[in-house]
Amino acid sequence: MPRKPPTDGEADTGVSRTRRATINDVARLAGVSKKTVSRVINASPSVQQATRERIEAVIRETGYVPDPQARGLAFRRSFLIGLIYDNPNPQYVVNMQLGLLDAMRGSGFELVVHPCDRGSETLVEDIRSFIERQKLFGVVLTPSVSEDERVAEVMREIGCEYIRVASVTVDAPGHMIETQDRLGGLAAARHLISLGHRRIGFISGVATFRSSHERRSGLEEGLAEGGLSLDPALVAEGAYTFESGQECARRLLSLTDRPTAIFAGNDEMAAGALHAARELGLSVPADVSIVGYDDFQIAARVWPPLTTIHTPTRKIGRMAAEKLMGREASDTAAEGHLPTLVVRQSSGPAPV
Amino acid sequence: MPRKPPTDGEADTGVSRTRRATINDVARLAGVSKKTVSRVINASPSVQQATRERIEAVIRETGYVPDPQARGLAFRRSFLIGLIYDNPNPQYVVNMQLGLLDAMRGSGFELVVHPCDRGSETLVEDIRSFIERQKLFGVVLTPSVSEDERVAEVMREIGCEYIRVASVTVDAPGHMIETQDRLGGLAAARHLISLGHRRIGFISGVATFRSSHERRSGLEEGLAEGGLSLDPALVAEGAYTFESGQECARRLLSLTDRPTAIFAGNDEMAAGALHAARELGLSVPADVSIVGYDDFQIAARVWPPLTTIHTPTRKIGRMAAEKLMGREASDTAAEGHLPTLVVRQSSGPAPV
DNA sequence: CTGAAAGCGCTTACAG
DNA sequence: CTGAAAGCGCTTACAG
Repeated sequence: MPRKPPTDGEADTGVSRTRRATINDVARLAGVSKKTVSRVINASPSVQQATRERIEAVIRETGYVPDPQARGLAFRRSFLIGLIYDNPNPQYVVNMQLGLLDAMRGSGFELVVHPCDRGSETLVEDIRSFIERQKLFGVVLTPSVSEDERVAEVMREIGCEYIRVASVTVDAPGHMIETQDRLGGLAAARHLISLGHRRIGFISGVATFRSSHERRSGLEEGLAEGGLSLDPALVAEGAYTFESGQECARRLLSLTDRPTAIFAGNDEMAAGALHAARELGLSVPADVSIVGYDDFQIAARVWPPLTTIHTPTRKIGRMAAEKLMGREASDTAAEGHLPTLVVRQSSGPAPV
Repeated sequence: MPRKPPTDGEADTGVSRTRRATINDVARLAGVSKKTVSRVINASPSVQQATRERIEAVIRETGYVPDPQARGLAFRRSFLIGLIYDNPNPQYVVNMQLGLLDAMRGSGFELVVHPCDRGSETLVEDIRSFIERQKLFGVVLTPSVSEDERVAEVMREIGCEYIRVASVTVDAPGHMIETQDRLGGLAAARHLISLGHRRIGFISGVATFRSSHERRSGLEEGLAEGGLSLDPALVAEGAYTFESGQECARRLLSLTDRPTAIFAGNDEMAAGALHAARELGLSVPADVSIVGYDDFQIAARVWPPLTTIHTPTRKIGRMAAEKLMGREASDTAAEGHLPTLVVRQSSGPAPV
């Protein structure tokens, strides 16, 4: 096969363009052993400045990129980062992926996605074999699977790096990104109280998601600040789905002494509550205010647009990946990843 | 280090549980060369039945799983499948991923996600280097990047398997899954015509997405069937976003002789149209019918719930992965992946 | 600071 | 039908 002519900007290094340069090519061209090239690749300090520069020049000329597969085989560890999740919300998943990829760009790591079913009996073994087989560099776990202690235990056992994204502290700081959902619930409560609401209902998420309890406890904290407490009669157990939100709201809004405001555990349920209010001939926010949680796209698409709690999922993903790769997260100390209130049109003054 | 006792169901094979069995262990225990074990792994026909069974038994006992990294290095090809996409809709992305993973489960392949920007000047080179570096087994391309001929050319050049998901034929059958969006547009048109509509407006998607044209041409075909044609005055150029749908609908619905029905190129724009109708004091579907496309979750969340065209994205993903892995797609011949009409409450009889 | 040897866990190419 | 040798492209462990 005839060798292709070298392309612009690439010197003819004796390495044809159809075959990618290897560490051997670089070593030969730089007049060093491949071990020394390896040292440069791995940023070892013990390489003479002049040697390093010569090697780096050859790397540039040849367009050499180390083969992650070969490197991984020798390292006994791949350059893959896994995202293990069970949250079914597409917006959450995609935002998380985008955040992880933001941080991974140019790092040489790739993202492998691994949805799982927390209810599966083989969950823990499935995850273990996935990680061992691929020798993942590390994984990011998101709620609710991030809250499973057995899974975390497996990570430690097989020595896989991991970051758990969760609403509260469930692990050492080095293994955690906390979303502090309690603060979101608190903000929702304060908002509604400031609008004069005193009968505030709550639609919870799935009990197996820690966020569900945190959002509620934030609400309770806010109510307490206002001298109120959460009336058990105004609490409905939802499941983070549209349908469950609709059913729960239907029940709450049919009460003789119905709430003037409802805080739903997420936007999906809040959207369901909007439909329930409409069915019952109630106007939002004139008759009842509704507040969601997440600030996913749906929040601004429904009518009226939802007042909700914004969670910066993409940023959280970025922080998680940075932490996993050993870079100090750009704003670990800052609070840029905490939930914040977004006021739209589904909340208003309590009816008099 | 003391060897762990063998676990239930695992014979003591001389391979400790902390170290995973390798091809050498299997070869030794089965009393054959590792080449023969390799033949069994790769389903080579030239292995004696008895030998094969002996090796398979050892594989079972040891829980041996070939190391994809080592296999990949020797094969000069990884066991990773890439999803390359630029469609920003989270629901599309996640459904596609789920479909691909459905087909990949148990296959030993893993899914690497790679969003890209079609507007980037380095798009083609970015994709090329991503694939070459990781030596991807194959990739699935979705609209609109799937419609880029330069990208497909790179796949052929570097010998990477690929499947293009697109609304029309843009490649050889072996490299395509066609979604036939024209049929969806046709179904929307027939539906509206059957309801008595004669002034039907259209909000197009982004011109760089082929689907945008196909959906329109389906609409036109349907109108022609009914002896109608698409009035240029009733066509607005949208961008597949909620905001663009809102703006376009605002304009169309403000016309003196406004349409009695609008077919929007996707659900996001249809949702925007719903908001525009509300702003103008028009009731849907009494004053104007609105039909979307995609049948993503948002379609059932807005009010009124959208009549739309359902696209089985997850199934399409499954078919794409099956085709990529060389399994004949379970229902290539069938039409289970084609768009279908879903009637909800945003469409009704034309006003008299 | 640098290198020759051995090895990571597989497969290819060649024999027999 | 089966195997010994060489190799995929890197790194580790050991020397010097």
